[in-house]
Amino acid sequence: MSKKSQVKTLQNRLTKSAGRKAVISREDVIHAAFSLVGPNRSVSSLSLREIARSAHIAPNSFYRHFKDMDELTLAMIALAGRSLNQLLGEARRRVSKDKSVVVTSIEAFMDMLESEERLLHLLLREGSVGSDRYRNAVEQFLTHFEDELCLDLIRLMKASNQQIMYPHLVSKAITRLVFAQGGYILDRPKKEHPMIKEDLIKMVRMILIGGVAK
Amino acid sequence: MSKKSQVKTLQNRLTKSAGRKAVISREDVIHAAFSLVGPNRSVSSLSLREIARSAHIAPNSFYRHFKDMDELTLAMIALAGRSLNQLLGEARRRVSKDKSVVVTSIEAFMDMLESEERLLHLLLREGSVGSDRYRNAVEQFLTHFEDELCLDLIRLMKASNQQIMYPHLVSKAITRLVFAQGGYILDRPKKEHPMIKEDLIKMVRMILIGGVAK
DNA sequence: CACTTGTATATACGAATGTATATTAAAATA
DNA sequence: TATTTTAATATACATTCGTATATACAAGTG
Repeated sequence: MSKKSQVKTLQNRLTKSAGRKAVISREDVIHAAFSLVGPNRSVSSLSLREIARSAHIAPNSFYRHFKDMDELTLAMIALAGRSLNQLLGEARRRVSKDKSVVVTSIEAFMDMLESEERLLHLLLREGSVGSDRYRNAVEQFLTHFEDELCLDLIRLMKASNQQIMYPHLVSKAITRLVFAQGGYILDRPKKEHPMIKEDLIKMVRMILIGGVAK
Repeated sequence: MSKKSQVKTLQNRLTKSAGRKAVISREDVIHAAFSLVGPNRSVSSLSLREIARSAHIAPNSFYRHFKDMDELTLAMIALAGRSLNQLLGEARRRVSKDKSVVVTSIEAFMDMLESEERLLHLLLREGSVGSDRYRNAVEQFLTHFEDELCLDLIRLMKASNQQIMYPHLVSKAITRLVFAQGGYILDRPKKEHPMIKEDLIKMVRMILIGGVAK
């Protein structure tokens, strides 16, 4: 089969003759899986058949795209991670004079918590259960964010002629705290979010102050 | 049935005529369930039959002690919470002049991470997946520890004539960070633990310094 | 001792799951 | 258009699960 034929055409999307599905994409399955996770459903509790039902495909069609559930789960993490990465990257570029990188990032993060709840669920709440590969993947994303923040901090401190003792510990503390609170927020009603956000910013400021002190 | 007959006698424990089990206690089932959880098995993935097998009882005997899996899970959390509570209480009483409450508590916590891995697994890593009641119970324990720490902090600050701006935020930040790292440590080899512990103490000190500054 | 009561087991059933195999339709190619 | 190749479905099977019902043993009571 040629490369071209792999592309899903408009015709493919719309054709559905005799109860037979046109081409199914990997992404369709991934999104079907995401649509099932929520506060009370963890990805590790999803069954292959359940996902197939949600994607409107036959159970066996699943195997055309993923070796098993674990492979799907990793793809989901990758997607969520990429989204968060992109979001934080944009936030970083958007930093103004009156708002620090940290505050801007936290605000962006909180926005995403509200708009892309399901995506973040995986990273924030399910990073500690599941297969080794799964947990490893989540952990890898966490340390990635830590590293980025660490670089930011060093740059900022240099610019303002301040000293920071353990930049990697400061960024680790901030990252872990923000992510932990992020997982917590997913359970709270939205009207509490502004308050939680304020508190979170205060807590992060403490860490920063404590980190650069003396 | 009288109260007395409920007590498990020595005879009960040892008698096992005709393949028939003597009296089974709630605790036996709880421990059987704990023996199944680990880095790769979350409590929410355990089946009733699996636990029954592990406890060497018939599947239906489970119902004599628990309405369903959810009720067992709550009992497990309660047990883990009580253990951790007791441990931290002892640590607090053991505070000396040269070691602060915080350091003593963290050290006690780390010790428990090594000796009672399975107990802590529930509280540290599975607090964000599962039923509403389940997550609520875990969250309740977390805030309990926060509150205790908050009181400690206020007392300490008064004693040393220092000011602390947001004691409840300081204790929240510390608690959440320590618990997050606790969940992380469960995946790391023991030889890394001392290093991680040192880092954790440094991070907590930052929060404290940032919290009392000015 | 007989008798009642409580507790564990045995058996069974329907539902759901992962996956193997065979089939069939659509798309690509010639 | 005829043929091949690819991707979806249909059917089927062995497991496992939660739990309903019925049964058997042990302990408590008289």
